[in-house]
Amino acid sequence: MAGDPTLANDAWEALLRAHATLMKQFAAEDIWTEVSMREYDVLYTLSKCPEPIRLGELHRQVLLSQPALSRMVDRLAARGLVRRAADPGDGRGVLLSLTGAGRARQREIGRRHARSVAAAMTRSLTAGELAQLRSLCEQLAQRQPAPATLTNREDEGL
Amino acid sequence: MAGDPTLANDAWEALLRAHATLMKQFAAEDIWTEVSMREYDVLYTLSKCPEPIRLGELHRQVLLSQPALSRMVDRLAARGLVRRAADPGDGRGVLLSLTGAGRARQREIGRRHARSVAAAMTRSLTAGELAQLRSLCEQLAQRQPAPATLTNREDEGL
DNA sequence: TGCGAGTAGATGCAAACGCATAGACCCGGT
DNA sequence: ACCGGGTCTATGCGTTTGCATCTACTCGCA
Repeated sequence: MAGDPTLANDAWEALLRAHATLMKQFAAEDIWTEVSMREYDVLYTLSKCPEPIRLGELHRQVLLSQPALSRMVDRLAARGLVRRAADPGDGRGVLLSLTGAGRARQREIGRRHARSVAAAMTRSLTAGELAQLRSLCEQLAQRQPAPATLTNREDEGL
Repeated sequence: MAGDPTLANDAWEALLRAHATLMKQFAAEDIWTEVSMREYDVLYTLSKCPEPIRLGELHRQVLLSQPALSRMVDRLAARGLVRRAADPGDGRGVLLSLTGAGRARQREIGRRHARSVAAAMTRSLTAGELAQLRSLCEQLAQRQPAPATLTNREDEGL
């Protein structure tokens, strides 16, 4: 194993640069007037959930602090795009889902955004390379330790 | 060409997820007490420049709005980590570089951060896969259109 | 030389963020 | 039934962000 640390760092840096470059490009599209990119991220994540999910679960999938996410959901709910419901099984929890309007918005924006994404990705990579990239990124994301909570610390010997 | 749009979007989503997952993991390291991750991004970018660069140039490499970057540089300069100098060739421009303290800080943090990065990357990918990932991401970042200014719009037929 | 269009960076201001922490609720042991 | 520790979401507060705009400077051309 071991592996070359420099190679690992170069690979991460390349991923970071690719991410930044494409994000800037997508941000420049004029489709973010009603819903910001970060808000779309939330709507998109919710759109892929067959059933309502907890705020904490959403938090695990979105790069935002828990309080920031909580307030963003507030705003989205106030705008009628997201529905908050009490979790019947857990009084602390909140179950989130898209409203009809939210789903419609997500689809509308997603359709246009997907075009830009496809254009940018296929501009530089072949189908085979895209499949490779997808596979590598999936491995990278999946084979990571679950974020440490206070209960599963025992895994680390605490 | 054409290519499968779904594949392209899946690849982008996988990259996005890998980015978010690893960013969260790195953010959890307790090395960001003096310099935030975003600030480190700026210090790191400057550290790779053999000579001072313009704010605008820095802006092209960092995922931040120009005003936000301008103010962040303010703060870093106030803390003695970055040096701002007038561009002798262009009265509007500002030339940025790391101070000795800035370079030292960057190296110190970078050394520790690089360990986490290497650990996370080699945990899920082999050396060959890392090289592939790096190559694919480099292609992705490099083969993108330069951001449209008001002068090179002619390229698009305007 | 002087003028108008264009570019680089800074600033006013409201919105959004992260950190720390509070409040509500769950759960196991007594 | 209660209590203590843990978990989930919300809120207070200072900081940072983005958008719009402003100022200062450059450049090409009359």
